[in-house]
Amino acid sequence: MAPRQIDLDRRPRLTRVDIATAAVELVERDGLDALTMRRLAEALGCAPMSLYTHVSSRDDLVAAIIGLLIAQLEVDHRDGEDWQGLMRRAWTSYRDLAVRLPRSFELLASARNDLPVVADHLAAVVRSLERAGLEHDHARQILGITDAFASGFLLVWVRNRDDAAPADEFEVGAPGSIALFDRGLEAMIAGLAASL
Amino acid sequence: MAPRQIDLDRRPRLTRVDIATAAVELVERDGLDALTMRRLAEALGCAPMSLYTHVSSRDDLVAAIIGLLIAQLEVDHRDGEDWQGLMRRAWTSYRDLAVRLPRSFELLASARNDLPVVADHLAAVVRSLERAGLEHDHARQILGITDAFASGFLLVWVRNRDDAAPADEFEVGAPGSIALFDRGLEAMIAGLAASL
DNA sequence: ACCTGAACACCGTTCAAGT
DNA sequence: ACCTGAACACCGTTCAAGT
Repeated sequence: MAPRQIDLDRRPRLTRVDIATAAVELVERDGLDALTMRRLAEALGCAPMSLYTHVSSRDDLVAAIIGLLIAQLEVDHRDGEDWQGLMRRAWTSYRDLAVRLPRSFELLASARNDLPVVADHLAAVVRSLERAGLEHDHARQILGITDAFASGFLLVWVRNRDDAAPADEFEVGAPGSIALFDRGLEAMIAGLAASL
Repeated sequence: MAPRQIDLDRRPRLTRVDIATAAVELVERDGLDALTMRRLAEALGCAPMSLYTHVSSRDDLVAAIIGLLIAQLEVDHRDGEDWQGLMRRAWTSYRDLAVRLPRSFELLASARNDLPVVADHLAAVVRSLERAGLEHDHARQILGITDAFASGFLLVWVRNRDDAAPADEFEVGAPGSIALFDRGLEAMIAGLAASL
């Protein structure tokens, strides 16, 4: 019993997931500029340097956040589903994430593809597309092209959303235009299917 | 003659365009992280605070850079050209800019649409699309959707280009894949034309 | 009008020290 | 193993002062 009690007491006060979760809350409330090691530590009630026990740098903190967001995406293949249906489902979950956590989403949409947590995810999507019947190279190309559209569109959308912008006449990709996402995605899928 | 000589002597040593030009050179050579007021001043051989005579803040410096880049895009309508041809030409010049100045391009592709220099440019493209025969709302939608694809694709490309990345199997949007840009753009245009 | 140095309020991160 | 305070090398920008 004594050892078990000691183990419980020795459980870290902070974990990598706690830190990433608090970081997402901070970003959604105060914006991306507020994501500093010092401010995050203050929100968690610890010293700035305590964070470095669980993340190796600010970039690693961002990687932890991105991991948290990717876990919320829907990219597994369902029996009998074609690649168009899979892409529709995957990018819809991506769009919903952007609407739900717009400010943190910017970190995900602008992450490098060679970040391990991103590379693993992309590899998983390619495997899903292969299960849906695509050849490996086709899967990669279709993922690359639809990803470009989805990330580009949603990046513009989250950056130009609300923010007291004065409803300018030429607000391409402004509030309300999220419906255009679905239209662009369908155009993309139709064009790619035709060229296959 | 005396007044003229005085006028020449009083011409500012630094101009907004000089500063933006030097900033682009600095970014292309040393990367985006190197774009600080202090380092830029050093490159220009002046004191950091001298920059503030010509740009009001670091954000304004970025706006000046974006203006320099936008001036290199080709978006005016030619007689008899349809909107597909205009979009092909406009986004090809955008792609070429990304290839020529990849690190500065990131500033342009991730700029907010309500930045005056960007908003003016988007308005000009909408007018060109109208001259090519599109209704105003169609022009805005088609610009918004193709912009999302082009910016998203090229943003990924410039971020994953060279950089000694270890040629991973799943490098979607990696070096060499710039050709996929043209394919995605054609798919986009075909899909949009069909849905018009 | 244009340029400048010193100073202020921030950063991320290293280091040595504590438990 | 986990947490911490002090310190270092940077930032953008304000201010008062120079020409």
